[in-house]
Amino acid sequence: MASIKDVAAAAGVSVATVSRVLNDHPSVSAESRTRVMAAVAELGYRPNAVARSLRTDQTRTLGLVISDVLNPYFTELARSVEEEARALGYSVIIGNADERPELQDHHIRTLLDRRIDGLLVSPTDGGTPLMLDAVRAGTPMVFVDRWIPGVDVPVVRADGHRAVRELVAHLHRLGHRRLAIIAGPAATTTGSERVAAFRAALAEYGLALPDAYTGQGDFQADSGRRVTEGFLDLSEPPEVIFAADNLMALGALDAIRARGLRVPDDVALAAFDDIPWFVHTDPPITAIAQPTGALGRAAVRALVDRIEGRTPASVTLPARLVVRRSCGEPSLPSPTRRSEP
Amino acid sequence: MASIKDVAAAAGVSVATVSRVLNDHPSVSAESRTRVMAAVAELGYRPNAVARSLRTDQTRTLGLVISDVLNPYFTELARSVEEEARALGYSVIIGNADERPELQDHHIRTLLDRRIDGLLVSPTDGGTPLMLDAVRAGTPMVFVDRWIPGVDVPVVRADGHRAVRELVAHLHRLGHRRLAIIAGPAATTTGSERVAAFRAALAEYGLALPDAYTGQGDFQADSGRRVTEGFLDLSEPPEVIFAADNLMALGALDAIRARGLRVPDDVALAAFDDIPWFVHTDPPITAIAQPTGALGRAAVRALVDRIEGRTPASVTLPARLVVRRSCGEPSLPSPTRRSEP
DNA sequence: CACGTCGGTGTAAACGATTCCACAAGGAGG
DNA sequence: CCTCCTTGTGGAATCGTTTACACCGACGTG
Repeated sequence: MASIKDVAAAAGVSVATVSRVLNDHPSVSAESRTRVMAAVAELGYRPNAVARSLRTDQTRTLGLVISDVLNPYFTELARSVEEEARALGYSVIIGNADERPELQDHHIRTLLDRRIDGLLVSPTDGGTPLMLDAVRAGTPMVFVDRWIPGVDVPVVRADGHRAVRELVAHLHRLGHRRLAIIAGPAATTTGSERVAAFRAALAEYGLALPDAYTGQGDFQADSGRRVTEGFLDLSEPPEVIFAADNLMALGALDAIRARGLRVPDDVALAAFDDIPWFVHTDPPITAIAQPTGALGRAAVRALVDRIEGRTPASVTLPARLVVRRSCGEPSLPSPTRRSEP
Repeated sequence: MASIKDVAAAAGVSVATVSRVLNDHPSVSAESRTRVMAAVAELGYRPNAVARSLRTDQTRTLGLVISDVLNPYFTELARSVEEEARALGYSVIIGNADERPELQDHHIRTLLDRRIDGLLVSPTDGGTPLMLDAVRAGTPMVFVDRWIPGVDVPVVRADGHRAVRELVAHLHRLGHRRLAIIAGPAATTTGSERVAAFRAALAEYGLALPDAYTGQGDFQADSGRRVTEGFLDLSEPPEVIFAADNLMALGALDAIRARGLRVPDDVALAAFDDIPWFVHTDPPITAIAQPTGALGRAAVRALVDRIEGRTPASVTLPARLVVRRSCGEPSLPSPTRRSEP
């Protein structure tokens, strides 16, 4: 593969001049510039990013460590992250942690070894020593979706409190009183926050959230299935099951279907995270939608700010309720309530 | 960040010795080894992969350029690719082409600039000059899922012929005679092959595939919607719509639903690519399932073979039919036909 | 006419690793 | 006792860039 030396030789100039042309440095004559460009084109020369990174100490690459690529929410997040990064002249390397802290560490380690310029993380757990070390060492980092309390890193996330309250109002209006939740891992903020928001909203209606109605899931479909089976085995099963993410909702749907029960007639179902498929499930599923694209873009901008020396602030965007038929009411054109006719 | 020099100084040895310890070269005394290890631990030293790559001319990184990350099929493929690569000691950088040739080129270019060791591509089109150049220049490459005829690169893919024949048999048995297909872009092999297989299977039953019943899609949901509307506007609309991928099936479902028609009573629907959500759509969708995980793993093995000097062969794995309710028959325990009672 | 100034250029030193080569010390064998 | 290996080690070159520094001619100005 042709190197800068070959180009210099072909153009009859020094490597310094070639480099200057390539980085369009002002002081280089039009004459040299055209000669170099011609040589570049002729040799099909492309600068070696590895060598450049070594010299400049920057890779123009961002690392993104997410909890689960198979989760459509994270896929969409990854996509918007890549788009915004590309617009800003950065590449993105994605690491899939699969909700396993040791895999998350593996990716953080290799990303750090590659000297990525900054790291976007949606932590799987409460923060491994490795991650904490990276923060302490000054690696530009931004948390997205989930975060770790007490760690001084900007967070870009959606706030579901309001939407959860609307959801509970919607459910209450439909006459549901026994509401259960399939929670995410307590070690993740999204895991615990969603339960807290749900519990708080229930309290406003004088409803309790008994232990029997809070199942422990892990954001994967299987756990949704398992927890739902537990709920259905109860002597007094819940009227509504709220899954804290879309995959657990899928599992819940599986379990409900396997018992020959119907949604929403026998059990109502709602989910956190909205995805295109929820329109087409039987029945369409009421969900809380996060502004995923905006989240990804904001996270990248915050990280790039940090990398380029500015000091980004945390960003919180509101999630919103999307009412469909899985809780009992016929779908409305918008989640806004209309006055009774 | 600590470099090998710092470690050498701390351990009181030369950088050469440190390097030897790190790459566990045989001739280094136990004494030096322990001293170096201690220094490494104390400084929290991690080798700079950029510098190492520059020197050794290998990055232990694979590039994966896929057509659309939001397509669950490719997401799953990407996941299995990363897993197998990791097992073999490689990292993966994913580029999302979004079915756009220029974006595909962008990713190939940056991947090449980074001097990745090999490239896994699912080409969006018939092959841009850039990609062809890369092949000619000897970049280790393997095509996965889609490929480019006439280019000498190993291909890892699924063969759907048999499954498509089974699908047509299934449809014929249910009494359907007017079958339509939403094709993928003709420039992609999967786009044209699936139509060809469908047409051939129809011919076996003495059925034709008129032009009006072959709609041109682009593997994205919107095109499925558009083509389906066209089909439904026909004076004699098809009884079955077969979508060449899962996203177009989603679009088709949208369009059918928007007209107030029901599946399978008014129109039957089938799709290429099976995904977890197809179990839960209304109705569950009959699909042709690819061995996605096996495909990803085989592709990585082929590419690594090529990188490490061996000469891999192409791999073709069979796809299989998964019968559900979207074509009219109640779901069977298995796609195997049982003899009439 | 001498003297800065300035645009354009080349030489060479980094960046952080790997690895070839030389060399010293010590033991084996003549 | 001298030579020859073997083992462990360090010096230095190298990978492909960027960039500080020096230099050189031309030009405008006093």
